[in-house]
Amino acid sequence: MHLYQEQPIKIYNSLSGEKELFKPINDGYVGMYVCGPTVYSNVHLGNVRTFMSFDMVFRYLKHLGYKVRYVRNITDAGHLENDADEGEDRIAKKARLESIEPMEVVQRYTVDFHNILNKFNFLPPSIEPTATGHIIEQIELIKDILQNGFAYEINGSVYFDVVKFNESHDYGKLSKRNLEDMIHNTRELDGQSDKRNPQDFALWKKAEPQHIMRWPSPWSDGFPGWHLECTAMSTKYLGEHFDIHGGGMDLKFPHHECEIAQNEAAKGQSPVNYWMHANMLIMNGKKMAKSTGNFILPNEIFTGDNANITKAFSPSVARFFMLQAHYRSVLDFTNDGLLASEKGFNRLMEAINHLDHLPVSTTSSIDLPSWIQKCYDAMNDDFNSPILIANLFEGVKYINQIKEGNESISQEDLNSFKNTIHTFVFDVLGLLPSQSSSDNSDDKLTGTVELLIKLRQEARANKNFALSDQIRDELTSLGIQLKDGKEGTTFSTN
RNA sequence: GGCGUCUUGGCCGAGUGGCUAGGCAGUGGUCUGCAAAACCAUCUACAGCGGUUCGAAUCCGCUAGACGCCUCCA
Repeated sequence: MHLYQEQPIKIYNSLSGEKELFKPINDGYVGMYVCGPTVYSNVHLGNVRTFMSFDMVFRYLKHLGYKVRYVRNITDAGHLENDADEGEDRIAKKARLESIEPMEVVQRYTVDFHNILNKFNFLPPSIEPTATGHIIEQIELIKDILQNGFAYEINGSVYFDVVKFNESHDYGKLSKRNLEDMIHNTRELDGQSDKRNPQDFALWKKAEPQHIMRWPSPWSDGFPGWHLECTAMSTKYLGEHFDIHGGGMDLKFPHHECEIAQNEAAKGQSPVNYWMHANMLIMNGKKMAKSTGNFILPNEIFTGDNANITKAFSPSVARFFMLQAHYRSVLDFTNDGLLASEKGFNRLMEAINHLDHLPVSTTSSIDLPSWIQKCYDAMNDDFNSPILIANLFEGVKYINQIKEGNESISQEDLNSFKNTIHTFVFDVLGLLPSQSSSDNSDDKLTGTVELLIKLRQEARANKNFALSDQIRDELTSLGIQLKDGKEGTTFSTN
């Protein structure tokens, strides 16, 4: 008996526009593909939010006992800056600007990407393939599409024939667009393109002489079209038909639409059962943009070195903040929001620390099993992490009530209570426990402050409040806060 | 211009045709030598207008606004 058999989940499928009962193709196994980053600059915070959403999905599916193969690619082949069939490839551009090899650009930002994700406590995907590592597979796919008559070659480049494809298939079914509208609304190109129609997209592009990243192919020395790599890699590692495909909302069109078209054209079947799209992250109510200063790098959150925030926030606080919003909602990244989340997060962590010291009774006064099921219900309902967190705070309330003696809990219930909290907070949400003063690695500081706490206690016992307050206030101004509790005084630093 | 998503209390942010979301802040209280911290309790909602309904913040329409996509950015 697996957990997933008793916890059916519903997923909002972008394709149908409805929440659907999740049923994997192979019982007990889940194949999930998520479009990864193009590594030509530091990872975008919005990108982090998207991957965090799928990290949570991955974690929950695993928790339910599914064997999940999670594939998230790295786009390291340069692609053109626009679909109008002109412009420079972004990695090459960066390489030119910094006078380094394109692969140095790729390496630098791949490392940055992994560093940031590690700080946020992401689980590594099962496979993290690169586009440049799958050129052969992409060329084979192009051959299939050409052979099936849905692409044409011209001047060494190969384009997907959207108009022809649409005659027998439905191009636009994911993004709810129809080709007629698109054709009517397209601005005329300058006639520089080899494409038959503006809606067509490149499968293979012949490289200009100055283009550094290039590979041989039957059509020319060139490079693959952007949409193709995901089709090639998802097919290779998950098959022609798999369970879940995710990505940011902005990839729905054209990228994911094109993926569907490529799969149908090459393999004759729609590749994905459940399409999931994570919504955008905005900042202070507006789109993040470097040009307006309305922008923050993930790392700047941890250092506090950005004008948009007043202090540094730990990765777990930032993670908690993001998971307090549903993945399909637009989330506004603000200093006030972060501050609020930090306090809530700390309260949650304090309560979890108390779990180990709760008094046990012979019976429980709370209905623990139904609370546990409420936590599962939240996640089963399209991975509703905000509701889960609301339930966890209800758990916090229980913990405090038990601590105060207003509620009671049996040993058996306490064990499953602890278990459930740990599962959801650390395994599913992927939060990291905050360091309490007790396991502060800085022993010298801890010893020193504990000495001062002791001296302050003695002063208070002697009613020398001038001294005791002086110790307290001067520590406060150093960023060390004393917390008087029933079981003595603890401290925290910030 | 086209398509789509959204508009909830001081702030963030869920959800639902009739039943308290939650967090932060505020207020009252417990604790304290006084505070802080912690804990307990608690106030303020569902953009506007019209319609469907016994009943809508929840469904439908219109208006206003926001955001996204339509140039590959998640």
